[in-house]
Amino acid sequence: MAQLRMTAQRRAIAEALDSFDRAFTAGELHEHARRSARTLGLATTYRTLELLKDRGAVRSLTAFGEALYIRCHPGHHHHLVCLQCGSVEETELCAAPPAGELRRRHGFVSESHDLEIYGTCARCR
Amino acid sequence: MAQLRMTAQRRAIAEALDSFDRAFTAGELHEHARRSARTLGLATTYRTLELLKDRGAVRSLTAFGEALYIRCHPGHHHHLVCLQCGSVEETELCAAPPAGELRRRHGFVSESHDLEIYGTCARCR
DNA sequence: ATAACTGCAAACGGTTTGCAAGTCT
DNA sequence: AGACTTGCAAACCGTTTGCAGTTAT
Repeated sequence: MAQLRMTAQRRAIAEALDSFDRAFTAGELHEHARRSARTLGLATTYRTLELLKDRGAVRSLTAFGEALYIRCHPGHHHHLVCLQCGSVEETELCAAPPAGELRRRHGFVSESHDLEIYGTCARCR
Repeated sequence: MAQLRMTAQRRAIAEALDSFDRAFTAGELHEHARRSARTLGLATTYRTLELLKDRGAVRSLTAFGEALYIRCHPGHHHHLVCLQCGSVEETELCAAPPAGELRRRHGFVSESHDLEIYGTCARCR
């Protein structure tokens, strides 16, 4: 795997990342990061998001038209996406059907799963 | 809601739909349906898929690059997607975190959720 | 020194749309 | 007759890529 380097652009993106407490698009991240790196290109933003995804620092939701990105902490977790304000919360609650049950009932060996829960967050209620 | 009409194109698409036992792209469906409706346009295929989605006859997976469509039966269910052969099976097994637990722990009121399970189907093992 | 990174602009590819012609009811 | 549908081609738009120049190590 290639050796990664720290650059002004990546610093700016990492910084911008922290300023979001909700899901964001690549464009929004780009615009925000540009405040500290004026010449930052959109392509670089996409390339960096890809790296962050590989590292598990970010996850993407593709259920809507444009891809939404979410800052992630390590470990298995799912997301509570507020349909009012777009905020995203992580939850360790996970109740995907147990592997044994899937195999018994369907002969299916599960490797991974995606669960996103949509609704209204505490603040918006 | 508009009054729908039965046309040769829609018949062809409905027919093609039945020939898939796996997830398919709009292009694949189009190509297949064209066997009985030679002049069928890709745009019409997309427009019809949209209708089918509204009716719950089809669901779409956007987790991969191109959208994949799945023939669906009514009622709440989730999908077992085989990563080897692309086949999709429905399962009524659903163990999303109970609404009460989500509200207690996160103050979150859930409206809906998406769960897709990826792995290997019985036939591919 | 040199492999990694960047910006730019063009290319890409799936999906959507406008419109004039055709078709179900 | 009149609303609904269709095919075509162009437009769309988010994302990716090629490349020549720049920068971190």
